[in-house]
Amino acid sequence: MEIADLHPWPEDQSEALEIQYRFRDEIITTGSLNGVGLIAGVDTAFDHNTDTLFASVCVFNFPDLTECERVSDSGKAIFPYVPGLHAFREGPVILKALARIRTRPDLIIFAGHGIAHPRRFGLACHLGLILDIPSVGCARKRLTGQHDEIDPEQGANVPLIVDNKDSGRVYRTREKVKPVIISPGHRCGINDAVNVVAKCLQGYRIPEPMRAAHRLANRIKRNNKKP
DNA sequence: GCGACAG
DNA sequence: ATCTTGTCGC
Repeated sequence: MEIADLHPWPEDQSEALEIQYRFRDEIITTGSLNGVGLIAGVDTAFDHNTDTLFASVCVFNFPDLTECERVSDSGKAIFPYVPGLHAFREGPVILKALARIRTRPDLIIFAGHGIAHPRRFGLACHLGLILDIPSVGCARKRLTGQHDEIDPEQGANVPLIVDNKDSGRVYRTREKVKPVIISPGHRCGINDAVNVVAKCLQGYRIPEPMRAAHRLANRIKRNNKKP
């Protein structure tokens, strides 16, 4: 898949912030997800012994959820872990992996946040904008924002408010299991984001494409360890 | 100063 | 994210 260079990747944190402020207004949180036939799940694994990041992409047919392609790539972790600047640590290696897939997905689910972010420009927004592909952020933990308590049953969800704005949903994917946080990345609204994730559930907490990518990334990491 | 803090 | 086995609860 062809990937354009929206901007060079900084090694400096203040430059990273500038980039987020510079592109945040280009995020479109509307769009129709009708006709989505290919969904990619993306996740990474990290080996702190070699300081290496492993990124995996698993492409699934939708809505039947059969896997049709999987790719991975790796790279040294350069940028430090800074909450709110995640795209700058994982973005480069994720794009390397995405460049390897044959077919352009109609939507991508990223392990991280979209607009549920201090500057409304989380990893899902950032990479969705670079790729110009509808994207959704599905995080396992809250980064910012407030929300009410959520009922224990599967499917229960409440709005996540960031700076007085409805920015996503805290969504219970499994009964009595810690909810995930879903927010739009790019070219997608809150309802569509939630609906897509809900339709990708297969009995586990994490939507299938992302779960497959998570397991693949960890497998690649394991296979790359020195005996 | 203190607590919070995606992966 | 990762370090890590068994264990308690559904």
